[in-house]
Amino acid sequence: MQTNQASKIFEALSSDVRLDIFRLLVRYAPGGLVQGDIARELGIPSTNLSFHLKAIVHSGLVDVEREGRFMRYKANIPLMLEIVAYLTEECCSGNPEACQRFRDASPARHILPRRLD
Amino acid sequence: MQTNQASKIFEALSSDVRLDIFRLLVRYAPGGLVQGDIARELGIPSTNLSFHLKAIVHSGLVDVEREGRFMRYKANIPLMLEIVAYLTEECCSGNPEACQRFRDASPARHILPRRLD
DNA sequence: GACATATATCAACTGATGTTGAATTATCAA
DNA sequence: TTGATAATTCAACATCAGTTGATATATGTC
Repeated sequence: MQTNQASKIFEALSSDVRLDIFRLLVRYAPGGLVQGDIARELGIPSTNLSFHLKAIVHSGLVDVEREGRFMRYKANIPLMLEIVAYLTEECCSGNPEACQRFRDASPARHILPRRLD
Repeated sequence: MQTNQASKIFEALSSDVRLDIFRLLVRYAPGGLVQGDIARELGIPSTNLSFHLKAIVHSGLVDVEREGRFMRYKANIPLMLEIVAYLTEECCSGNPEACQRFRDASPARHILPRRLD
């Protein structure tokens, strides 16, 4: 992963609308959702939804495919995992005890990386 | 974590410059770095660095404290962990096998969440 | 082919972001 | 208190992002 790709991915997650969309698709992975489902679920007008979906797809975080007259969107889970790894890379370099303490103290403990590194 | 706070955090990571800064500070956690160190390490002019540091601090992802005439910046690792949890929450809801497969297939396997939830 | 539905594109506007150089403030050291 | 260094603020500019309504395209159904 390169800084430039990573920052584009974070940019895709930097609007409320797109973050809601992405998290919805994460929940519905691996099957994905059709655009109309997303619109209904989140109450976003179709014009605006098209705009934001295009942005997320462009970042690579979401994939699309046509399905008749519907467009099906699926979260790119492998890329999501990669970017988590990229962000946490070499955390507390040379001080694994400090790093372990951070994880132990987190309320999200149970879903955190085994190591951050 | 609320969508709005989360999207602001991702916005803080959505520029190359800020992402480089943050990852540098993650590496140097928990001690942090002084602004001049960051400037030297990344080659960013001081005016611009001030601008971006202010933005990251405002997001909560980084903390500052004065240290004589220096400003020391430290990555907020607990918040970083929280946002990773937020992003991956309820991944593949109702299909834990699919989720496990994603993790097993990832080249970043060793640093990924135990479960994505 | 004609119609209905799903989605995309376009134009327009508003407001925010990133960068730079010059000037300013704050702190330490002599 | 003077000078040196660290960091911030300011003004100016260029660029880009988000939203909306109107219009266009694509696909399935009759």
